[in-house]
Amino acid sequence: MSKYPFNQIEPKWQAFWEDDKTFKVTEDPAYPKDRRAYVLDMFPYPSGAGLHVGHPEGYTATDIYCRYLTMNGYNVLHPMGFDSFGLPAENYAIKTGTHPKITTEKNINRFREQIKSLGFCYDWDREISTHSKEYYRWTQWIFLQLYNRGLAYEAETPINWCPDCKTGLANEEVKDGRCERCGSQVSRKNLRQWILKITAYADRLLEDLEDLEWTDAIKAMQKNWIGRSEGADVIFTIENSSETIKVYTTRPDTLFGATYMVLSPEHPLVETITTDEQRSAVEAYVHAAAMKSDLERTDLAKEKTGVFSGTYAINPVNGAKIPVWIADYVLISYGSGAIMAVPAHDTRDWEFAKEFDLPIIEVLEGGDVQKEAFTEDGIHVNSGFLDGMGKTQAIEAMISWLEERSMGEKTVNYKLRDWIFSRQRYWGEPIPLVHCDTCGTVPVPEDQLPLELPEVSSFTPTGTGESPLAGIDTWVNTTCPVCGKPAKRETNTMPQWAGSCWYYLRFLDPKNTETLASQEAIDYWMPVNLYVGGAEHAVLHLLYARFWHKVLYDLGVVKHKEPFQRLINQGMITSFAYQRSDKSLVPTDEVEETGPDTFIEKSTGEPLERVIAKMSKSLKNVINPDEIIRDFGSDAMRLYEMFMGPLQVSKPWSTSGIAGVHRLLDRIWRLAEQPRSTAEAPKELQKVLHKTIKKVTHDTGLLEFNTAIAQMMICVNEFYKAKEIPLSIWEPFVQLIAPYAPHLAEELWEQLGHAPSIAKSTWPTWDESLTVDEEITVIFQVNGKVRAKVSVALGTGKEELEKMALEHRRIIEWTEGKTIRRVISVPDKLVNIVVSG
RNA sequence: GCGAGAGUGGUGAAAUUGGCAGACACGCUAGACUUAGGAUCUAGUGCCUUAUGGCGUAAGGGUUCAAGUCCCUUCUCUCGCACCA
Repeated sequence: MSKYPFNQIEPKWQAFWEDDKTFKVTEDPAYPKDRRAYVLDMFPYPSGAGLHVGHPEGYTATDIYCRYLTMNGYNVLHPMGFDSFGLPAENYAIKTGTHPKITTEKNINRFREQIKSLGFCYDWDREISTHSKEYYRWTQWIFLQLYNRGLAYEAETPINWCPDCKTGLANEEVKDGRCERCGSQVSRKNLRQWILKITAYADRLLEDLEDLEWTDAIKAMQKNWIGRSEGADVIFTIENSSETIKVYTTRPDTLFGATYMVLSPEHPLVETITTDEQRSAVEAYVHAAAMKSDLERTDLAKEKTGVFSGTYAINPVNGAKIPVWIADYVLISYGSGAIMAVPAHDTRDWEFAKEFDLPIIEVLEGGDVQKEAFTEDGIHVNSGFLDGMGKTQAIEAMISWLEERSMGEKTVNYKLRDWIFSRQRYWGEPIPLVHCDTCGTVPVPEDQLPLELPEVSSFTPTGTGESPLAGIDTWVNTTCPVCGKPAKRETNTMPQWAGSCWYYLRFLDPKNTETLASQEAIDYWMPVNLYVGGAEHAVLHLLYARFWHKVLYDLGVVKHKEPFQRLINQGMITSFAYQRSDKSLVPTDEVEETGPDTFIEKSTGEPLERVIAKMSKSLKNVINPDEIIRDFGSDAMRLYEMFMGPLQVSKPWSTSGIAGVHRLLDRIWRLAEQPRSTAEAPKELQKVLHKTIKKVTHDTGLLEFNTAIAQMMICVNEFYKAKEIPLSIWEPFVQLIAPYAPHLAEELWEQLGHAPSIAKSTWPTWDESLTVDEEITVIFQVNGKVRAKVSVALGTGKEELEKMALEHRRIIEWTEGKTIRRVISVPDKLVNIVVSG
């Protein structure tokens, strides 16, 4: 057993920090703006499963960074809270009859305890939970501001419906046609909805990404999700009708090649323009399309289907008569739900034209349009006034031509849809609106907020599209705040994303009863300097929160356009799994290691390959942080998660790896048992210390914790070679490890006779002259191959090095009888001699 | 299909501006020591080779005195989007 008594040290210092309120932070005006830092973790949903090894990864990273900043003289805001409304607690309530508030608060207590057991420097006085009424009062208040600005509207619209969760979902919550949460196939259902007009902010959400310090990957995901495209609306007239069809196209230059049109089956004109001969076929097709789920519609992507409406439209540019088809490859939700089809230059239209034998007319040269669609740039042909032009020029020319004749105009379209904001469930913020027969929809007056979630006897969703709240007559029936007549409350609740849209603001001033956060607190801390969390929120939470923030900006509540200046996504912690030759996976407890990196399945003896997989219950490869902390201590846990590799990449957990960092802590502990002298330290020890201070300072600032830890290991290895470590070396070293292994560092700091806390001590500085070696190794190469290594004084001149190389015995051997063509001499690095013959 | 990222020992990984590939750690091997522990300490450990030496950063090509790093082609994997006109 190791000597290092982490199980005594760690609880001791956690209790100290708690009683001492060591990490309480205030808006101290003595710190100038550039000495304040707001470092935020994505707060967790307090699930029944407790903390996962993935949570401490990001939390440890920010904790180290915050402690480092504090020691460097920053005032650091580092809060933690809980995203505590949501479906899992409610589903559990349905199963067991336990109120979600009870299970949620129990889970929060467990989470808080687990988080505290890792020794993080959160200011717990600022803890918030989104389900508390003091918090959701302001979530509701923000909703009312959105409503008052016309950014929340009610509509009867087909939405994504999850039959298992019995609620509507936002587009962002649907993955591959399935519910992101439970995996059930999502169907479409017509429901009365509250919708937020996020599309009104599409351009700003796109433009303001520019100045953010986020990874290009996340920016790209948001850009793709917003999906801005420039093109033109074109108006087509219909033969023998006064109706017109408006289409959106990004390629107005190909208008001469439009040989047919397509309406989405849901398009309002379908009924009007269908001819009597085609009516039964069209109705059957429209009905069949409505029956298909989104998944089926996309799954059948290879086979294009459609039906002719019987009607013809007139191509505005050349008067050509072209058939109008109905097909479900055109989506009602994008553009105008109708397209002009240019099979020669669009892959989808080409496939459809081949399927139904429609004409393909080439209007850009460069491909063979009978064989496949040509979608690249080329010279226009068969295109009247566009002939001879390239794509860009032709697009402009066509738009002008259309605009002059009022047949179309330049337009911008987005893939982003408005945000379906209501959920037909219980455990969420009630939407603070009242429906009055006389006054219509009326907001609950702000001074009556929070509109509290009532007690219910059954949490079971009705499944009819009404929330369980609809069944509570005493709550639903109210009076209209305007006219005082009987009225009914809105019974939908808000989605889980609502609470997390603005929690970073509440942390600034969590107890304020007058406003969501005081102006002073907002001005003191905002924006968030560093935000760390999982990449799974790349579009959902991060897009929604940015949207709300911009609304608050327009209201004058915040003064920065963006909430999160810098964003880092930590990589996932994966686990090893074992794979049979047929690629099926074997649970870890049925695997035996028979040699280095060779594994067999116990029951069959079949050889297995070790692969990397997500942790999952079924593979029995889930790591429980509580057990790791029990066996190795939280300092070891923190250190290991940071030592595994770069923060941003995903990496597999290996329990033997944690033994390595535990050994480091044990070695440090044993060094501490040495007597400490005040004698001047030998030069070699000074040098290793100063190199370590430099490297750890640099790497910690860049969140490159793995290499900082490696340097501390090198330093400890050097310490073991020395007879003794004088105080002047030991003390700064203890400070260097403080952000990484805070419990051990506090204990050692106390041993050194200092009053706690080391977290408030000043970060050590290094002497640059002690970080460079006077003697360095220079390599001599012949034709780029290393042939000799010599030790020379730092800064030895180019010519001198060259001379040394040419006179070196080994170099002479390699160059003898050959012609020296060239000599490259780089001081402090190398000499390369190029020879031939 | 489109977009983004990645591919380095048995394993996790290092490698400012192109300049000794594999730091540090796990694992393994040998030795020492012992309070037989989840010890500890020391040394070794990319591959081939008897040393000299040769080969090595997914594959192939290029630029360069010099390439893990820059350029081109290809392959594989991960993530995101996916009939968005």
